[in-house]
Amino acid sequence: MAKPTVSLPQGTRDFGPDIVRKRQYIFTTIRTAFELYGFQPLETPAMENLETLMGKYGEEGDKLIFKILNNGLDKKEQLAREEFEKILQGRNTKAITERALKYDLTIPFARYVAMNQGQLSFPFKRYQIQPVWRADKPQKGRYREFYQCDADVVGSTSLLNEVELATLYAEVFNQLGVPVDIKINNRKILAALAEVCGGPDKMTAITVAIDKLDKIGLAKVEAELSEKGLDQQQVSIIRQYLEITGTNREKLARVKELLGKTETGEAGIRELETVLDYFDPSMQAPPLLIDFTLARGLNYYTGIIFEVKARNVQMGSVGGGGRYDDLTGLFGVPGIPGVGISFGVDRIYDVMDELQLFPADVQMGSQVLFFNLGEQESKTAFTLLQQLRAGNTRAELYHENSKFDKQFKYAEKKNIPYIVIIGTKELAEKTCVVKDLRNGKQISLPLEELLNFSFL
RNA sequence: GUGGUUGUAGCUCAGUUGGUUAGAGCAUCAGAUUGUGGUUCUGAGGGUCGCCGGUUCGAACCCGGUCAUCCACCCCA
Repeated sequence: MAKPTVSLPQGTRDFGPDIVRKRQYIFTTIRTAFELYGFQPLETPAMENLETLMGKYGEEGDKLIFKILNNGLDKKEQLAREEFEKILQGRNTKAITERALKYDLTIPFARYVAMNQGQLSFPFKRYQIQPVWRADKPQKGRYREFYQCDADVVGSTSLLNEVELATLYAEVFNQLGVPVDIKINNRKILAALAEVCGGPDKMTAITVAIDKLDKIGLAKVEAELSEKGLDQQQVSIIRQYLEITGTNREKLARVKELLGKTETGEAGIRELETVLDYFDPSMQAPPLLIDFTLARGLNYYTGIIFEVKARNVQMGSVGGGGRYDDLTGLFGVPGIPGVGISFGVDRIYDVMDELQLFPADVQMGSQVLFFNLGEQESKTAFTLLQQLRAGNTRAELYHENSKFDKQFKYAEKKNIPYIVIIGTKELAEKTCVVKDLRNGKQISLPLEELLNFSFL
């Protein structure tokens, strides 16, 4: 057999039957929860106009957008050569590329809302489960094609939405049995911190630095801040901010002392209090934890922000989201605020696989296999097969009259729990043998009773 | 984008200082076994040693390049 030298683009994967089953289990759990909370489905194209995406994810984000080469460049060779100079200088030009693969689901959703605002009734709650693409260098938990599952509410400033989304996170991870911490913070508190420590223009530098706290430690964070031009007193305030520990209540009390005097700080704290107040404490796991170092990169967030981290496993966040005041403003429709969360299915899969959290029955395809033991025998089996299928039992008939050995092994490999044997003897007696492969027990049944048998 | 790791059968991996015909386990297929699988035994198939080039009488092994992989940084789901 000659070995074909085919391959897959970097960072993309095929999913075989068993993997698809496990992924579908995650998708179904999330989709069901979305529906349960009153969100409506939406799908948008794989590609968007490049200008819809550019500039929305920060400078780094722009570099990670997959751009699509225009068709027909060979017909305008001269123009293409000239315009390509711009690409070499790091600029984009419509003459070379005017479309790109979508980078996340939030911006295309904002584009959709801006285009359809007249038709939508607000608040509009939508969920979206689709792949997105990023030209990142692949590594653990990072792929170039991966699925996001987003739920967003637009057209409402009510904090009840944040509460619902936090609860949605808790519900889904609870159902999947994945141990996580749901971290929560508020961009307003970070803004207040920046106000007190060098002004709003320092906010990005500050958030970038404190975001690294658990990775590089307090000393290096302080060094980085000094380097960015903060004086001793400002660095000291940030140290006090980062050293806040304790329960959510204790943290809020401490941060109130530190930043409660500023208007934005006060508002941010009050919002956090409200959300924590509503969040059902009887839902024990997973907890909603204040994390003042949480910053989140996407620069359109303005209020409460979320991030979900899996416990006991080294993996980036498995979910993230937050409030944005004016996303559609980028598309010429101001005044529509929103808040949303996202689930990273591929990472959730990796975590569940590593911690072996998939239920065993996720793998079950067919429930029953009819053995094929001859022409007359298989005709009888086929009739019964169709009747079982009509009753919603997943069933199949072995494709040819082979030795028992082969038919058994087929069932075993496909993880089919039951087999039905109809041979010459059974045919004559109008019975069949039902065997449970999991425990090796078998019983003989009259044919007509097979339809009432529960193949579980 | 920067740095590192690994690449040998379908899978997991051996392979001596460079030396005849590149091995093992698992998996697959066939037989022992024509109505009872999982255990066991016997046998078989399966390789351009990632790819291209170089050094050498001779390369899986040394060198260069390239591609892919995994990992870290940056950033993120």
